[in-house]
Amino acid sequence: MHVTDVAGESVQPPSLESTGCRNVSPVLNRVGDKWSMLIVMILADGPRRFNELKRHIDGISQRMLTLTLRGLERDGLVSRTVEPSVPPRVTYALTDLGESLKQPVETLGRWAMAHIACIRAAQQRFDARLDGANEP
Amino acid sequence: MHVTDVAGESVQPPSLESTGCRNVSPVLNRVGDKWSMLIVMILADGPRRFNELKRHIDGISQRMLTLTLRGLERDGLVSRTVEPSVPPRVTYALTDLGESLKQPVETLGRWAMAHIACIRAAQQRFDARLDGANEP
DNA sequence: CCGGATCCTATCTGATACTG
DNA sequence: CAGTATCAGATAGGATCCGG
Repeated sequence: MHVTDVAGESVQPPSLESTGCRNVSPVLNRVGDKWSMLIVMILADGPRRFNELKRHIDGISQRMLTLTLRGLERDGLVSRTVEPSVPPRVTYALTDLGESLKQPVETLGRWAMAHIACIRAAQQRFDARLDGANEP
Repeated sequence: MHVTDVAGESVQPPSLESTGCRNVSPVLNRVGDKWSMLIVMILADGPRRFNELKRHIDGISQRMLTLTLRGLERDGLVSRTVEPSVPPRVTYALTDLGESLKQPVETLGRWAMAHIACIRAAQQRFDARLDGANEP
């Protein structure tokens, strides 16, 4: 994919430090919310319909699924296709941009799953230290 | 670094699909919040003191910096070192676990910076379509 | 310098009910 | 089936004052 931006400025990643941090924030606010990443992960496996997604995520409310999908659509990460039939059939899929996000998301997802145990352990150590301090 | 979990279970990433999604969520809620990832990115460059971080992030309130650092510390991603001097000198650094997060975070960070323009463009197209529909 | 405590607001989320 | 609308509770976030 040939990524140039709208105004014609070349899009070259500067050092992650200094310059970039303020650009990363807004993206994180989308991708980093409660559901977006999960949806991207599921859609990475192929297009899904609304209720397929709902069933697959389990815990998400209809409202939040709609809202999150709208957000992802707005950001150009997900496409929404309506087949004008009865009953209506709406299919969601990753766009090219969304596909390009698969790799980073997978990287983070694998890290998360590989280290979730370490994290929980650290949390328990931390909480135990606090309890010990409060009730000696 | 040799990452095995506490209980001695081997930590092998299952397929990102099915099994993993519910494990990823909690991790995302930490790493995916408004500031954690930014802090990890900065700390990736080396240890920093409290106000160094505050100055570097610019936009974060004292409160949120404290809270976020506590959270990261609780998760075992960041270490907090107090030098008992006057004035006090508190240094934050990535732990080994935190270091292991550097790579995934950088991957996502680079993606974010490389595609921020595409995203903003998509948002404007989306919003424009809505305006056109509401005010013909 | 570091950060705890408090107050107050904006936003997010879920439950529920209703529509094409 | 795939939404929209509305309401109420939870949570995040900022501003400010205070203390070690």
